[in-house]
Amino acid sequence: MPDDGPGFFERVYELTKLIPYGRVTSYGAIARYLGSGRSARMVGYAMNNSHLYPGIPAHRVVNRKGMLSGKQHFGGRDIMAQLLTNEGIIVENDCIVDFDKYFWDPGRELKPE
DNA sequence: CGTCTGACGCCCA
DNA sequence: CTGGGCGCCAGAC
Repeated sequence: MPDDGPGFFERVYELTKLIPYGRVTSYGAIARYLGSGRSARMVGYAMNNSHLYPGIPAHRVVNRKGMLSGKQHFGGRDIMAQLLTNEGIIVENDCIVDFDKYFWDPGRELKPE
């Protein structure tokens, strides 16, 4: 969008909101789609404020290993794991089983144009 | 303006 | 194979 500059965060939120139900993605994948590739940390940092935005399925975003690295920020309990399980995703030991199977690549599934 | 942090990722020992 | 450290980028203080 030719909008001035919504900010890196909003782009993360927009993309995160596009994650389909029952799918998950990684911080790095989002970062790469935004063009920063190595700023995966920023994605996680943005997620920190995601709680200020509605419709941000942050629980569908995990690290590249499929580990619920941010589950701690969901209230202190396994809320994140339960949310994923509720979507049909198997979570064991704070790790998504068959993560690759549920992986949703924004640059591939959400092809440009 | 300078400094630090941060829900990551990859390289190296 | 496992652990530790550095790098990246943008926002908050």
